[in-house]
Amino acid sequence: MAKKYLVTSALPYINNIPHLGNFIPLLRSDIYTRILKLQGENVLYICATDESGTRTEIEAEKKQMNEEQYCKIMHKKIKDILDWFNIEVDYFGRTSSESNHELTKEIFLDLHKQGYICEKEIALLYCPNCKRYLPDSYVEGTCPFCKQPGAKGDQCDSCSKFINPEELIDPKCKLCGEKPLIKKDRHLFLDLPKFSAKLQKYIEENKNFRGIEKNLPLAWIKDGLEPRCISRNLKWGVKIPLDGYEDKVFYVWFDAPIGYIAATKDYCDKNNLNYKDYWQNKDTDIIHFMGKDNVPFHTIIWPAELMSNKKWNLPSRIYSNEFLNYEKGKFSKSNNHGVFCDDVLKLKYNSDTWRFYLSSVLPEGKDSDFEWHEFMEKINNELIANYANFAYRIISIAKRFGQITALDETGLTKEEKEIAEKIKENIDNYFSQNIKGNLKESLRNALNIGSLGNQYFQKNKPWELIKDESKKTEANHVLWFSFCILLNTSVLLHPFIPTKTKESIKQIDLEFNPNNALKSKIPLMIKKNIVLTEAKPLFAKIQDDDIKELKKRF
RNA sequence: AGCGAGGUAGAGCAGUUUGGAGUGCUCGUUGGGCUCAUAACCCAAAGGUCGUAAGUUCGAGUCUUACCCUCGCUACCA
Repeated sequence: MAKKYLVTSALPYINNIPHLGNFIPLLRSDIYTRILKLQGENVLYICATDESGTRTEIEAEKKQMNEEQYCKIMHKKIKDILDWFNIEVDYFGRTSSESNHELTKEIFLDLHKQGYICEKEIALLYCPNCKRYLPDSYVEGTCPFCKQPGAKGDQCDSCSKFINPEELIDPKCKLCGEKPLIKKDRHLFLDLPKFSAKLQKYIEENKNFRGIEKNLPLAWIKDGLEPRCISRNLKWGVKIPLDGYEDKVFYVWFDAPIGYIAATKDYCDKNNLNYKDYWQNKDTDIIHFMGKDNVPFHTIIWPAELMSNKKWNLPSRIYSNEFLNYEKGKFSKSNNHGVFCDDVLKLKYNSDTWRFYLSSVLPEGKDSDFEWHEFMEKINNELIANYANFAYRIISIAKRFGQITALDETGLTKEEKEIAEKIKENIDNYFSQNIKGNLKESLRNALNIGSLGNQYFQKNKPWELIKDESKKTEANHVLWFSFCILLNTSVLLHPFIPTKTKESIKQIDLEFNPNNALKSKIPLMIKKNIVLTEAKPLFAKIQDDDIKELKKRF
């Protein structure tokens, strides 16, 4: 069977409207997938909302809804954001789906059968007023070390020491203020130490794991893994199929990654495909995108779950990103700091403008910042100056010239052959950087071709050629080749700015198939006569005053 | 505190695997040229203690050690 790719992005949490930082893995996986598609690869892009957890129950209760109603509304909100940004996910599922419940139970029972699940009695905080078990962070009190109030059950914000919640002075339930009790209860644990050797082998042998994706899990393994609690005292979630656990559900991080499989299954069921061709067929590469905070889950817990049964494919590649901060601070809804995705939808810039800027500051090597000033500079000085202006200036001249007859590459000049060679180099590099997860570099390669186009155009002065009747053939030649460079730039930029590149290609009445445009011979040469349709500038420049206002507002 | 990642001109990066002159890229800044365009392009220039210190070496951005700073994780936030 032919090679396939299954790409996922870390599941957005149902209780949060993603901010631009949360949005990064979604954007990276979308671009990555689109680039693979340009190469003609068979790739499926899967995502879902992660709907489990204590917070879902609490948020639903606050809104006086049941969890199902609440999650449905939030799922739609998040899906609308993805659609607005043109995140072309093949299937956007939900971890509350029937398929996820079934698969989670199946994987759990496989683990249980093989002795990978153990039981322990643990002490938990319980609020008698809310009638609810409380995660440590839902309990507040005075720090036993620094005596400051407002310390959470797991860590003090003032002195940043770790706290055993039982030692917290004057503990209060964060929801109602009542003093929580300590109750003992039996819980299920994934016996991670039993996986140590297998996990170590898996990570060490996978040549694609580098940096944090490799060193972090190896460091954890070296220090000794501990069993991880996978059950919670909640009602909403996947019920545990084991006697004595009827009142509990699985921990979010147990069922969330299984959501990748479940969403694939739901997609396949609707499209007459078999999800096992992706998840149990060794010709498929499983590829995960996520923020760096998520690496332990995807490199330790998730592979361990998949090891419940020899047939599951383990992740082939893991791409984690650092964090995008906002104007040198953290994004925070409660502090009204930063732009959230629902804000973006209301502002006047189109999705490609946002996609371009975010692509150019992707935090791939280290944390980066969203800065309004830089937003304006990148759009005006790179996107517009390099690409949109190039498109517009060729079209302006071509309009005056008339129809452009297509030529073929046998008539290329030495200069043009050299440019074609450089374009090819950039395209090769564009693909190899993408596979390495350096999408910012791929973008750079696309823009390099735009620069080559501007240089060529400048040097050959078609605006002068068209004025001279005796140089019509030469003018046609230069304009045709300029359009060829533009086409290559548009195609390479398409994964980053899908709407406007399509528009640009349409302005010169060409066909474009994003699913295999670069599968055959590169660079692309235009083989039909060029007819200009109505051509407007692709992007509007961003004004300094607008930026100042936005900086104040967010 | 422990573990992991990062620290390279004003900004953002590459270069570190396998040591060879501060090498390169994008943007910005300054001066000049050119002008079809939301202007690009060409020429020239300014701008660096490669986080700090010590060490290995004929030679260190690259290797070793210690320290400083930023971020993440530390297992019941997700």
